[in-house]
Amino acid sequence: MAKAKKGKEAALDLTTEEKIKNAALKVFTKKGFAAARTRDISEEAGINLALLNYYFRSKEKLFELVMTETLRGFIKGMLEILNDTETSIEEKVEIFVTRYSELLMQQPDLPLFIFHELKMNPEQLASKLGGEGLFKSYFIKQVKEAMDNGKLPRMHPLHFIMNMVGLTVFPFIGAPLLRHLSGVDAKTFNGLVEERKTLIPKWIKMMMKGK
Amino acid sequence: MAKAKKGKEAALDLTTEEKIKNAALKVFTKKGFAAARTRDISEEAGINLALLNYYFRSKEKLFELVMTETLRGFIKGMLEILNDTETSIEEKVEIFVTRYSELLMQQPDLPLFIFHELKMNPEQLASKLGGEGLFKSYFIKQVKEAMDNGKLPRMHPLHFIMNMVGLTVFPFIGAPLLRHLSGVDAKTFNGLVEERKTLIPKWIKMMMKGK
DNA sequence: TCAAAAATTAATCAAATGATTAAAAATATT
DNA sequence: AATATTTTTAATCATTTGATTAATTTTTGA
Repeated sequence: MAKAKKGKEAALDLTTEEKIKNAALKVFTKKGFAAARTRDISEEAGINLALLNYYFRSKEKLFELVMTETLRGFIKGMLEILNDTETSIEEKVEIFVTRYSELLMQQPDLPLFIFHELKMNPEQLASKLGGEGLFKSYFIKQVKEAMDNGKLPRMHPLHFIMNMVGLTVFPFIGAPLLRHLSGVDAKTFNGLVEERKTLIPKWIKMMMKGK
Repeated sequence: MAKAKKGKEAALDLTTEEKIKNAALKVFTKKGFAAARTRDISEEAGINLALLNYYFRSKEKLFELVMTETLRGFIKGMLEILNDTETSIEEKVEIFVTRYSELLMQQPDLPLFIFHELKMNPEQLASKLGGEGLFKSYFIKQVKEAMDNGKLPRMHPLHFIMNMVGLTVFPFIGAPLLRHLSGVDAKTFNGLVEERKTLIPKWIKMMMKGK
């Protein structure tokens, strides 16, 4: 049986399987499923092309695996924030915005990748995803309660989610166009994203004040 | 020389060239450049595959053309709104949000298509795009002036654009995920987007009230 | 140490796909 | 009507690319 090298030098000494998966995520994220060639992935991983199929059977299988793991991680991280019974709505927004802003500054093309592939294959990926729990999260309870108490204007909670996620994520999705139209350089753009970590929570608070 | 059929039955009696371009936009939009096959396009257009190359030389050329036209139209529409000297900031936001919400309800996968392809090929497409004028638009002048007068909190105008566009467009980009996570059906989802036509302008107004 | 199992490689295959070609059909020109 | 030009088609080509195979190397376990 294939034996994983023990985690001595965790970052450097990876299993072939792990090297392939890492490379796959990188290449898929950069090029999208359709444009990514298995040869790109094997090259990025520094392994022979045949090994990819040896370990994962096919490009599709590998993609599905990587994609599912990525999405699961994404949703899990979100649920961790939203299901925290110790934090208020405002705090959850703050935590979400800062955490995901920082994540996305590391991996700026993750959102576009996820949404694009999700569009290409909605049902298949959605099926093996779970995460329907998000709308049974403690956060949603808090929002509904706040609405009952007149603290928030009554509206579909999805609006709240769309606003929070949209304001945070959209700059990364629209970056090429936004930067081209506005003429700002990468450094300035990053500065703006940085600013938004504190701005978005304030904005959301304001939006949700009035009815 | 190729002769365009005169525009008698404009919608039905299209030039072969036009049929191909329409089909191309449809297929590219649905599948993305990489996954779109020239055979898909020729089939969608109801013409022989060879005609595609006869008229447009290559898949790349056809794509570039269709993409450039689409983007130009998009930007042009935006500039029309933003350069109107007769409308206030608030009115511009209203007009933008309603107009583009309606457009996107007709062509929901346009944004994801545009942003994805723009990411794949930022410089090439950006180059033949123009549209840098957006940040010299009358709208930007208005925003800066409002900031000078303390009517708006001082911040980079790009924040304003990102918020307006993001709040409007993100639901369409995130639809598959958002719908899966929230469990709302397509009808409800459309209802929410409809609501947002009036909500977003209000939200923006609120966001921009505070300092 | 040695044989079995697992991992890796180079070479090759087969299907998909963008593009071309040569012939046929349709249209325009005189 | 006759001919030239343009448009369209079917057939084919050449390349790309995901996948397989058979041989080789490495690792494991007795």
